[in-house]
Amino acid sequence: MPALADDIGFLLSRASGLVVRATNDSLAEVGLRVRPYSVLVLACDEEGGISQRDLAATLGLDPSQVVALVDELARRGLVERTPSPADRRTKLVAATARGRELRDRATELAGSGGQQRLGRLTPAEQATLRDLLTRVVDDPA
Amino acid sequence: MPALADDIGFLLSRASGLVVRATNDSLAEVGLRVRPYSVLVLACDEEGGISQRDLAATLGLDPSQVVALVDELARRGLVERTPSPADRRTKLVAATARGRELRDRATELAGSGGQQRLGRLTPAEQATLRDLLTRVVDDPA
DNA sequence: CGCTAACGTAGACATTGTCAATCATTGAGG
DNA sequence: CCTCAATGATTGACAATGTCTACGTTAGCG
Repeated sequence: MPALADDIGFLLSRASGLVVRATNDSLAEVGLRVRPYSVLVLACDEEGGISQRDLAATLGLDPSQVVALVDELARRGLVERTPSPADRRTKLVAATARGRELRDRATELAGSGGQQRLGRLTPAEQATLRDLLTRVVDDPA
Repeated sequence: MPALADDIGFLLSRASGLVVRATNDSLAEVGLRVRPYSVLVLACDEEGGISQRDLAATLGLDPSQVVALVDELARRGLVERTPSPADRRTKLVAATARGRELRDRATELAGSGGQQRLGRLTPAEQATLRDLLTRVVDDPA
């Protein structure tokens, strides 16, 4: 009979919870949580902006969740919604200058927060973990 | 600038979400979700029953969350709450015969559900992942 | 005995997960 | 051209989860 403490699903859930909590605590300084922070990062990375549909797909969220996240970031002036020139249904979410500034600071904070737990692993081990998780997450393609 | 897709915290969160969802789907057949299933497993594993405090600590939950989980499992006759003989504040949660039966079936289902994603890794890789996650999760001790 | 701490519980509240329904727009086929 | 099915964004509803505060009961200690 398998012990719960050896179940990879359980361990994933626990580890995720711990790291996310620590990261949320670190990000509190800039008034962000992991979720909105992730949206901001993606909005920064795509020069012309990223569609909400792509945001949802990348983050594994329901499109309806993205609406509120972008609303809040837009309200704070960190991102802007602009209609796509190619498809008027699509709205491109792009970071503002203020958004990019905050992202830099937030990325530092998030990094140190995450390392509170992940720092127990050597860089090589972290690389291994990253590779394994990437394969678990990647599209069935 | 680190890409979100390479952030271990993000990958953990995504992987956890995917595996938990798949497991929930598998467990639906027996009317359980991951959370109550975990409580049931722990109640089965400890012969004399496990205190709600220990349940909370092991699962990383707030004690107040455990109350509702145990309430529901007890309502379905899968576990029983008995006052600890040693400490009348403590209530020991133990699985009933029906609870143990269901646990066996549920463990099969949960296992196959989790492997939908984790099956992409070889058994050796899964062992590596388990070890790494265990170290991330373990007490600071 | 009198205090402080621990356990379980209740309640409040924000965040997250999941769905169904709607509106505007697009792209494809007749 | 003109339907029409499909797509992107949005809303609303509701369950599940995370987080905190407060309270009653009981232990353990000085």
